[in-house]
Amino acid sequence: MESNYVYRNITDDLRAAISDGTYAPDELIPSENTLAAQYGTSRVTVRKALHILENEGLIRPKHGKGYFVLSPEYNRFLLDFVDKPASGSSKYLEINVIPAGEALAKRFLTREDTMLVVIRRLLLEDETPAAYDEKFFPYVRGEPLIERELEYEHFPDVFTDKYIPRGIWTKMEIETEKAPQNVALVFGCAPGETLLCVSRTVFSSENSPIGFGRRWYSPAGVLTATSNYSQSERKASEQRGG
Amino acid sequence: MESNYVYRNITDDLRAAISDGTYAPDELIPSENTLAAQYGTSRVTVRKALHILENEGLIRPKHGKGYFVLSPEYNRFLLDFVDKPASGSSKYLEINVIPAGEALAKRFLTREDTMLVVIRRLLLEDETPAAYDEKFFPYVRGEPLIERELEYEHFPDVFTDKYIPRGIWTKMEIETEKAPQNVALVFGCAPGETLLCVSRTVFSSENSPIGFGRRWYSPAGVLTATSNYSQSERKASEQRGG
DNA sequence: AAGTGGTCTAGACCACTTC
DNA sequence: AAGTGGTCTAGACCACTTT
Repeated sequence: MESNYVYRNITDDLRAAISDGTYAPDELIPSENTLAAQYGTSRVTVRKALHILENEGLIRPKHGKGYFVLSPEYNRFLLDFVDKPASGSSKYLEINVIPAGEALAKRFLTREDTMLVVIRRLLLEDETPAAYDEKFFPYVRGEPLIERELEYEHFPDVFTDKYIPRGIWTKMEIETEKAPQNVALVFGCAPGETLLCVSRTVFSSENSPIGFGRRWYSPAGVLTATSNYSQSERKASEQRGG
Repeated sequence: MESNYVYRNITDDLRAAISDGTYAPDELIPSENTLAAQYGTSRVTVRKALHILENEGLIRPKHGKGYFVLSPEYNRFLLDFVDKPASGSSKYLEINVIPAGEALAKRFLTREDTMLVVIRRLLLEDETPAAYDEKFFPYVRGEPLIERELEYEHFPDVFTDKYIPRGIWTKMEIETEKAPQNVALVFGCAPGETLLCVSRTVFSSENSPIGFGRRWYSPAGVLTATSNYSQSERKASEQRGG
């Protein structure tokens, strides 16, 4: 039960005490000095332990006061949206360069004659269509902007390898939408049938839109998400051998 | 530009260097000792800086090797699913205790005569129905299990205040479903119309199901999620004054 | 003034990896 | 053997909060 590592004992004890209500939300846990004395260790080691609990979302330090116990976060979910599914395959329907046109020009805040790359794909599970996916992004030769963001395959002509965008982020909207004719055709359902649809807008670190995608799921399609993302994070990184 | 804190300078410099490709994914950044010498500081301070970057998902240490630069995570999204919306109100349609019945008994892995609490609510935005929500969970007097999990109002008869469950987690399924009659009635649409539906199963820390909920959204309903959850986390905690 | 967390030092020993 | 990260010490000074 007892770990060889002092900090491990501290985190385990405090985690249990918080879990069983010994320290309730908004209460203070013992101070760094108290814990250091209690465990016969240095403040540095105590702080290491407390940092871990802070990252787990259990406590938060307040300068000059102490460490407060936090209430559990219940409404944050981790959604795993893979561009290219691990299981199943994908089939390209179209890769093209087109002028933006009115609707997309609005999304990208550019002119209607801006050239966009369009990629349309069919995602398959067990040989049957699972989702119809399309993406648009500005065609800028040599600028690799969103290749990695959307985890495209490699287009050596368009993208360089060295620069990997960081700070890019995506906003996702999940809603129902009536299937356009080409989508309905793929799923073998009636045009106008209501499908699960996920729209994504990719933003640069300066918050300007640099990519847009939409994905329609087959009538049987499901998206899953899990809560306790900090916990699942911790477990995942342990599995990766962090 | 220069910070008063050594660790801050290190994180800022490395973050920039990783961002501009000086250190590419799968490459090693300079070792702790190298950085300590470079910045004329102690290893402890360097480690503090590197821990921060690790938490941001930029690097990962490998014992005996060094710190590797990670590729950006693009397929993890943070979905904010609030049980009770901040804006708008909610109206209780039904609070009851019922026997589980066949379908729910299966979900909870219990007998069909197990008593369940059922809560049905209508979520309103601007006075118009936005979502129809129902939840089921075992009725156990004095056990507060999922009150907080689902952020119910307080039922002092059922729940105690002291014990706050930790380690509980929720699995969410987002799909389209045909509206049952009572739901369709609420939205003023035809029964059988396809709606956005979110099902949630709440699990105990021992991974047994302890709650189930379903929410139908009005035809205009949208769920949103954002990527770079680690970054948004960081920003959020800064805003909270962490 | 006393207690709290925030930053920082200059060492130490250990475990893992590579040569 | 040499370099790497992982754990740990016994101090120090500073900034914030409360009495």
